[in-house]
Amino acid sequence: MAKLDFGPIADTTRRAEIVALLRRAILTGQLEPGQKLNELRISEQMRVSRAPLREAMRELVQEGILTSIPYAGTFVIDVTAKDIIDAYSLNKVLDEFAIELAWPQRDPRFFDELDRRHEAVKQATRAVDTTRQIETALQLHGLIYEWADNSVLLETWQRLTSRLQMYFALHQRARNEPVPAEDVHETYVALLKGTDMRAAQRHAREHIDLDFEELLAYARGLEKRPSKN
Amino acid sequence: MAKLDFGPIADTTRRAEIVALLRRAILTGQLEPGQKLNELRISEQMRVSRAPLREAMRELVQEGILTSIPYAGTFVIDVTAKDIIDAYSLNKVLDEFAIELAWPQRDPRFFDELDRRHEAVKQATRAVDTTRQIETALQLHGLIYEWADNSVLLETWQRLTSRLQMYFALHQRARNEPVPAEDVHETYVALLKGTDMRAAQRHAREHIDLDFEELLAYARGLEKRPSKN
DNA sequence: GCTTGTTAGATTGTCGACAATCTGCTTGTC
DNA sequence: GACAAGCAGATTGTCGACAATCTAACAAGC
Repeated sequence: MAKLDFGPIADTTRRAEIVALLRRAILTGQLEPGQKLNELRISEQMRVSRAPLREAMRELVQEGILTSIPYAGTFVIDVTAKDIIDAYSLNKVLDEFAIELAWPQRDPRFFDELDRRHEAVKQATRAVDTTRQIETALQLHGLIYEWADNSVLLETWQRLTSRLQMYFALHQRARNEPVPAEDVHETYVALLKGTDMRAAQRHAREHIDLDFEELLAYARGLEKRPSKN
Repeated sequence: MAKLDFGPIADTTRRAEIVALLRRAILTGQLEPGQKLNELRISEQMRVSRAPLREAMRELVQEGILTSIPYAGTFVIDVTAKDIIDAYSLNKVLDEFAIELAWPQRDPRFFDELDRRHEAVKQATRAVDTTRQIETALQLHGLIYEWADNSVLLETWQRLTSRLQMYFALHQRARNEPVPAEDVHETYVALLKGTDMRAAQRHAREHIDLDFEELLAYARGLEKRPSKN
């Protein structure tokens, strides 16, 4: 008999589904930064009571994409240029560390996944599906973290990724022209396949993914924007 | 009239107080790893309904010190030797980065705080107050993060700190002899006051705080311990 | 005119009760 | 005795209603 390994069973609580729905809405930019989340309205739209909704919001607050002020409300976090710079600079440091840890762990499965995810990015790019393009690019990026075999590092990166994804989504939403982005990951993938770890780390530290400068300019543009109702 | 700057008002929700209570109980080891948190019992003890308690637990789950299994319960996280190694190694990388960022920001207030927190550690050590000793040592350590002026980094470190504090508390609880720990931070403080940033970074990467090896041995000892009720 | 007190409405925080799910025991069958 | 089915108790998940708090609009006083 073939050896089956079953994945974990799906979370069957409303709370978990609400979390997924809200997170997606925020990360794709459907809920804008600063926007207030009205519990009653949302719970009615989702046909759910406020209890699981509130618990879900509590999770997202801790995840760092919502912020809560007692008796005032829960809001999508505001995005400042400094936030983006901070997240991005930390991301580079973590990348360097992740590469160091993952390097000796690379195996055939790693290279397969690398190609698979790279292909997914290229496909999303061809299809001009910007949301998916961001998702797949971050998943490609995340491979080294999954192979680094350090649960705390992986968790940290996933938190960071939430924000980066949100930032990029906002940015691409702002300029509604199709994204240029020919394949910017070619070098990255090649270096991860190679034998020079230092070179890969240097690339991670120096390479600017996905128009970082433009993203920053956009963020500076929406500084101090009033929060909406 | 003197210029006053008021801090933010205290959170006045039950939820916030519950979070603080639970966190403290976990980080000081009063609630042991693997232990289940019975909602009804705790809510009765605290004279609070289950709603705010559950929201508080949701926060701590996201904070990484509780874990939740739907319809089964919420438990204090289990501590494995690997968790400790992972957290510790990431901590070193973050330290190095924090020192780099904080270095040019050092000012008289920084050095004052440095001495103040160092003194607090020494005092806790003299008083043989192990819990406080851990707290103060981590606060001393946290100074560079507060001065690094990178909110994402600070937040990341605080998450990590929760766990480290829990690990050390467990360790010290296990061996109930008074901690040896004469002043192990003298060099660290001196380097942060000096002019050689590289040396400070190297020290952060290489120096082993608070008997790390012994902590690990302890963690290996309680691997696979059954969870309690 | 500007500030301060009051009030109504809306929204968040909390509560107690009910529904869904799990666990362990008992019972019946072979 | 071993095993599966089913039941009872306990616990978590969800609900609807009430209490506490905030906001904004308006009135009163200087």
